[in-house]
Amino acid sequence: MATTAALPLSPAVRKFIVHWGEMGSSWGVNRTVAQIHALLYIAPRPLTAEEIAATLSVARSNVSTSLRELQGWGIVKVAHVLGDRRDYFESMRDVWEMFRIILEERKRREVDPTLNVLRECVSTLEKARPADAEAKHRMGDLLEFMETMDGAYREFRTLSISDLRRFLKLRGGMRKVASLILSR
Amino acid sequence: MATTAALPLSPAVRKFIVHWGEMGSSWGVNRTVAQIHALLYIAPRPLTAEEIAATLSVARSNVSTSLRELQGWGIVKVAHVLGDRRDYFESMRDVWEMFRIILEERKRREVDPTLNVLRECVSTLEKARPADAEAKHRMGDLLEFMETMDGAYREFRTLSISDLRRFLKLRGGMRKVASLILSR
DNA sequence: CTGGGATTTCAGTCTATTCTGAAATCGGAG
DNA sequence: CTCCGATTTCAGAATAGACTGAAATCCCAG
Repeated sequence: MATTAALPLSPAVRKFIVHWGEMGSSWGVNRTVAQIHALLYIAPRPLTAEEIAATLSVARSNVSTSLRELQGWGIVKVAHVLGDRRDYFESMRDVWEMFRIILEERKRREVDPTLNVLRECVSTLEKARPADAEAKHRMGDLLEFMETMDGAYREFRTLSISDLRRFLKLRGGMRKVASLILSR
Repeated sequence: MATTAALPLSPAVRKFIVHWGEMGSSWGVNRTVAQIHALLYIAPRPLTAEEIAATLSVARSNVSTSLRELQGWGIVKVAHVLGDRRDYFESMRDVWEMFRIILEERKRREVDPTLNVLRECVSTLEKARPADAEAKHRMGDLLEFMETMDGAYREFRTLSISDLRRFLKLRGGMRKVASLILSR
């Protein structure tokens, strides 16, 4: 009944994991989920749920649930080791790809439903009494804003990661874009 | 002791406020705070804290705290009515400006501290034992990613809202940007 | 000054979420 | 088929965060 030992973590790594957990909280992600993600991200090899639980001092069951959530986001995958029945987990490595996946997922879960609600509300208010004129106007503005953002996002999505990367690294790029817009 | 009456809200407006509140939750904003913001945003005139409390059925004190937070974000301001001692509150109207302010504030509160932590961790790991090589590498990647994003954001910030708006509305704009990058 | 409405503060309550541990389930080896 | 380690589920405990109401404070009109 050898209890799995916690992995040795240097202070810097601990600090990172703790911070990432706090960061998660303020972005609507459960602290433990974020910590597990951080741990898997910096780990040099895939880890078992048992190891994660021991290292972060959380219940095995909690790890199970959290891993499931991370898998649901598509940024953590199961891996296997020959001759070992246990599941090993590893995080996606490419930060840009991870960013893209998370963006896509949050858009799907949060922005899209909001767009739908706004469209519905605005359309309802079309046939409403004039008392709601202001509300209609404001929601219309918001809807237009979100649709513009959505459209821009869809275009961004067509860029390859390397193009996106080069674009974002381009210093003075915004000036160029501005002149591009003016010159059309 | 005339208790302030709740403002009459059409179903569409109710739906919007409720949805905005839920949306807030998944973005790390207190539900009540988000609801108050939604209410002030669609309201045709500034409202008193009393009116807000009655309309949303929350305690007066809760409204006070939430308004303070919204003022802290800089998207709600106090207004006054001649001959009325009470404070009236109104939301910023321009969605783009609001977006910009919120982005700036979240960056300041969340991204900047994370950048600092990452820099600190990476620098600590420079003089660390080779066991932490992987962690150092991963954190380095993450840091580079966030610095690129930060840099791009700083450039975006230099664009006027109307330029930003035109850029984001530009269909096929990404293709143009891509060719711009390739041609440099 | 002083009275009284308006506002804020805050200790305690309540609620929503997270976390745990035990039990149920799964699934491959033998 | 049976056993046993691995995993998941889930009811209840623990915790964090939101909310309330009462009391304190503020502030201006008179």
